[in-house]
Amino acid sequence: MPLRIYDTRSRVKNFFTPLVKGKVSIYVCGITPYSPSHLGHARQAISFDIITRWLRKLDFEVTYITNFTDIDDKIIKVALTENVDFQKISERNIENYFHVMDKLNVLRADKYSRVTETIPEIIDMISILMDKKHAYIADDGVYFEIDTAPDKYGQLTGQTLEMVRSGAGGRVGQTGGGKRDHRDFALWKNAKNGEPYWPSPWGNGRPGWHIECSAMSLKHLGETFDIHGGGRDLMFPHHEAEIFQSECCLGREYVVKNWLHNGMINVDGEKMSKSLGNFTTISDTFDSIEPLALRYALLNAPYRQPIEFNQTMLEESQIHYNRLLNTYLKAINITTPGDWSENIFLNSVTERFYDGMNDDFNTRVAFVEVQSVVKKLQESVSNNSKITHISALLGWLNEFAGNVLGLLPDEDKLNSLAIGLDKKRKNLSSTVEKLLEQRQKAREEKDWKSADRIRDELNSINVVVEDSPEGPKWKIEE
RNA sequence: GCACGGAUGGCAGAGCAGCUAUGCAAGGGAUUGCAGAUCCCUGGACCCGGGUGCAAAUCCCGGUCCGUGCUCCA
Repeated sequence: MPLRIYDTRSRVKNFFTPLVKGKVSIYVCGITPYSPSHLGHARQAISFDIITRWLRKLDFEVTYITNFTDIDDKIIKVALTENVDFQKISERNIENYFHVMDKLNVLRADKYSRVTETIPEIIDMISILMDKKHAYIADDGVYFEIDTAPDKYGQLTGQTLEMVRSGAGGRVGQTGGGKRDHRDFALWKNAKNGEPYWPSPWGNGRPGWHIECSAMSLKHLGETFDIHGGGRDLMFPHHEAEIFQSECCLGREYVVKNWLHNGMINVDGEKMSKSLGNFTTISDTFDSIEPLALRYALLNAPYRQPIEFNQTMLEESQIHYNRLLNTYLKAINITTPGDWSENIFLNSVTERFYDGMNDDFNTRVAFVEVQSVVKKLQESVSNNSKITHISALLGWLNEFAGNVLGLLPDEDKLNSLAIGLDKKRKNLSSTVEKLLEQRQKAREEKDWKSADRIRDELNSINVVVEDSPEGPKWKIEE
């Protein structure tokens, strides 16, 4: 089954054909770095990481652009309370973003575009919109006039001008004092006293939120591109506004071919968000779960579904991840990853894996196959199966669990993990062997009390003893 | 209020017309002094009411409940 992708605008899964054969261009709305990244950012980054990894696996030449909104009201606000330059705030949080995303095995995008590096392009775009009479100047900035393109309304969210005109129970009219209509949105905001600014034909100020993404995608990907992504919560008004701006500015329909939106992370059934105060930062989450186990947790549901975040799901994911890694390490101790293409079992596994991933990147289906290979590997190792068989299973995991799903630590880390363990094992070896000898003696005399005491002692230096028919085995657990 | 989604076993979560999803948990068993790890087996579900079909968790209609969006938000 060839690749099918769900498009938010048409609300159906379509067979995917890129604009240019063999190439895929992707733009994903990134974060506003005014505070450390939270789990929602992880979900977004991991979702599109998987999407680009899979497209590359299918041999597409992918250009993946994302951005940082490194100037905005909230950044300014934080900077004011800390009495530092706004750049200090954004830089600090961008650093945090890269730090945690690296740990989560999120591959770097081809470009992290920044608003502060795109000001001229943004001004150009607003100028064109002014020339085409889609925008007007008000006391506090420049606004896009929604009534100049009513037919473009509601392409993503199915709403009409009338629906939104009535507003959301009186919650409108609080922002953008100079608007003629509350549905209009800011393209350029005039700077108030003490705020950072850039000069423009309409005075000193900064870009509005929506225009930046139109300008950045145009700058890096051109007038039309394959995929535009982001969180579900950006559909309205952010992405609707982008459709207005880009299409009106460029005078063309369908600047974006496919709109993809990842689902939210929920806590107690409600969306995790900063305004509700129910968010957890990624760094904090690392206290209770390993980064790659968290990655596992966030890929355990297809990218469009909401994910309920709680302690149980963290624990379960940690268990799954441990099984994968431990089995992998156990096997790699015996042999190296090898060719799997001749293996019948792995061929059918691979087919189901492809079908799952090709069905709108269904990682949950892919996980089932990973689990079955892990199980098979476990079985093969304990049955002393043929080395070529173990090697094939390892090779498959290396490619699909590792390269495609990003669930395995990179080779260097695996090696250092193995070497580190090896070193520790050597250092501890004589002590452990001596104690185990004593314990065996105690066991033969049925002196369970002493035997268990020695086992506890070993546990206290992170050595886990497992009795087996061939005698006791031990391993180091961190 | 309006728009868009969703409702599957104790929990997580696929499937979206016919074939055991899967994992965790539970129960039983193998192994075991105990523990751990591993393996085998078992039970258990498709929100409610209609309809269409030989056949519906899966399609249609009508409810109910939940989430998201309508303000900044991944």
